[in-house]
Amino acid sequence: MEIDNPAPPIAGQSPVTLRTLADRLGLHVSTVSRVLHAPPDEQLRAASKATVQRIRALADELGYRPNPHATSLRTRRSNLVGVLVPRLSDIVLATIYEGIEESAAEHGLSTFVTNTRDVPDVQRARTEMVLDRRVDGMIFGDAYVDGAFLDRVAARNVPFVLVSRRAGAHVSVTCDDYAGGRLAAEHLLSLGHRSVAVIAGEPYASTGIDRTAGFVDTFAEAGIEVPTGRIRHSRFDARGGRVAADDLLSTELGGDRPITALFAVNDFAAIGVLGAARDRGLAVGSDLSVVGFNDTPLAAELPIPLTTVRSPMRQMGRRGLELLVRRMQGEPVESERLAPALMVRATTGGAPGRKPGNGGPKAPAR
Amino acid sequence: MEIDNPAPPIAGQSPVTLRTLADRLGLHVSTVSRVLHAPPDEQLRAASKATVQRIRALADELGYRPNPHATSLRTRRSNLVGVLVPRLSDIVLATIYEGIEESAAEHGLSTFVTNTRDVPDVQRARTEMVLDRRVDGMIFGDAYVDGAFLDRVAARNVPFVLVSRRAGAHVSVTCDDYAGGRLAAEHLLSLGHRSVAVIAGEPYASTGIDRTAGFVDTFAEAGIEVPTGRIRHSRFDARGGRVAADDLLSTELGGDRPITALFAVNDFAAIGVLGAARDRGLAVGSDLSVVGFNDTPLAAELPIPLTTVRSPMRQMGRRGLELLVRRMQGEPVESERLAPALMVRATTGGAPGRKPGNGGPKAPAR
DNA sequence: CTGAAAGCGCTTACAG
DNA sequence: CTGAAAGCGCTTACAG
Repeated sequence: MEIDNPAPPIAGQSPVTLRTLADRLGLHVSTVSRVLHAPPDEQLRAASKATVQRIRALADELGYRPNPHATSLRTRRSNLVGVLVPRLSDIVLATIYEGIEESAAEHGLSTFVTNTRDVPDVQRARTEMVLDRRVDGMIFGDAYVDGAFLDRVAARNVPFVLVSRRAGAHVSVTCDDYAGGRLAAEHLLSLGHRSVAVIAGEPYASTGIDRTAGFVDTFAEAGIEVPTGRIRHSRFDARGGRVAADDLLSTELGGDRPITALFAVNDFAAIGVLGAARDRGLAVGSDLSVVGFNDTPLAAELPIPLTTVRSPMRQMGRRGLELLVRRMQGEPVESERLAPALMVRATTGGAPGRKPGNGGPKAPAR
Repeated sequence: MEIDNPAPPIAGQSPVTLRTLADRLGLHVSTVSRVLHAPPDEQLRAASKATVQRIRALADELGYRPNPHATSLRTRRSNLVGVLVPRLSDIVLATIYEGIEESAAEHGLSTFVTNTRDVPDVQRARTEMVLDRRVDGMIFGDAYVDGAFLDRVAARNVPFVLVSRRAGAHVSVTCDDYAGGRLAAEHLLSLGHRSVAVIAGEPYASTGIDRTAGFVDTFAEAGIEVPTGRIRHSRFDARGGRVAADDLLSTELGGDRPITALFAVNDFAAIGVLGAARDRGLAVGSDLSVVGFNDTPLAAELPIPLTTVRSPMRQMGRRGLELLVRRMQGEPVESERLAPALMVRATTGGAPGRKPGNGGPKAPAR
């Protein structure tokens, strides 16, 4: 069904150029360009009122759209921003990117995004690809906390900012992850939990590192040490959470006091924890409390709604783009940390008594 | 920490042009262009062996990278593909896009993607934006089944293909959603379910329409009619699924036989169903069976692993891009439907006896 | 085997 | 108020 369609042509892809307009109007292309290019208030300086009107009328009629390649070539600005994320299929990054895109559209910028899967070689290759496209700036959502690679990017004078994860002294917009970890800890402490563990995410991501640190420090201030063996790295997805939780919940047979609460630095990992708990016959919210992070839309809709720390994902993206724009204009900008918020739901409850876990040897009171 | 860094400059963003190379080598830019542009096997025709070597050596040394804006302007090809999706924060679309991107990279194409939220005005505006960028082709993941808007795009001679959803006679790569609906129905029939309902997704999306049709037709063939009142449209997320399930599970108080199984055309909607079931004290897998669609990674990791119909999301994206490439080369291409697969897990079980549902009036045997 | 020319579509001082 | 020129960086027939 190739269509013969009387609808008005939607503009774009048209062969109408400045030359087309100029010729039809008996003007020079430079005049047309000046008029079409000037902001509305300056158009009077660009040409006579009558000329301006004629030009604009014809441009509208023919659906003139400037060729961005020609403009970019000439002006050396592409109005393009390149965005790197570990994976768009992670809803956290996808939501951050939606914020970036929204804000970019408001600034007349186009974005393009690419997945690096947190693989350094891919990060390098995609950065090259993005730079080859002559973007005006970049946003990295996949920073390794050491920042070595980003140091090299900075050396090339490409303006960029980080979102979601911080690294070295590079400008970043993150959630205040440390504060978020504290919120989770304070909540569990207030419920009487003393024997807890952390599913900490990937070791190279500041998100997991800072959330874990805030959590552990808060317990330490309450006089409770979270043993190293109870902090497990993991992938940032449900399977990663389940694997880590299986691990933590079975090694506790070794004699420690049983774990009564688990903090997962990511909602999806927390969902994996829920599965591991169920497999062991632990009732979530009573036998075992679980706290996640991010408050993804799923959290509130789970059969047992998930207690979690909300991070302003979309806002992080919006703000990251805004800082980038300021940076591209040469302004100095500083890193920002957006406030998290605790969302108490059904996966957390009072710490159970000191009964030992599911059939293991009795844990000695410490 | 602005870095003074002895690392070798990563290529890109460099001011090195063909002219730079030509001047340093005492050659004409056209010679340099020819050599750098020709495929390796044809370079002998482009210049002498020695010249070729000198050019390539210097290009490598200086990190020459062609300016894509100049190339696009001159060749009228941008090597850019524009992709429209409802929302990247839907893991289904994000995964399809990952497939598109992967395949595009293999074809030397860059993609850029934008969210339209299934809002027609936004679809139009974003299409314009993408076309203004002079893409060589487009992929739509947000088609309305009627295809009216796409007819107008087709009239402009932009090569495009659809993924995920079909529309009109436009070329698309979809899951065989009708077959997928049949798989879900056959599974439930084999378990003895006779009183079922469907959470059908948005009315404009072929995915939900076809999955529902396959399901309903299969029940009809078994002599069982699924009443219209038991087919509910919904958003494609957990909240949408919960709302629709709440609705279905409470109206059944009206006197019908109680629903023993629910088919949600999307895993996230199915998760919402799980929540609604729990709220009513229904045991999923015994009191109520639930089947989802897509087999997103979360499905297998849920506390009660979800029975669902797997759709080849990434593959759909890859294949969509491949068809687009063929289309851009002027080859005729046909729509494709990729095979779904049933994944039986724990949310489905034998139909319970004819006891009435949670406290409602007894349902008359039909 | 290599060079010279033309031109893709735009913008931007500079003249007048 | 408008025009003419130059040039952004590339590619592609065409000559020789």
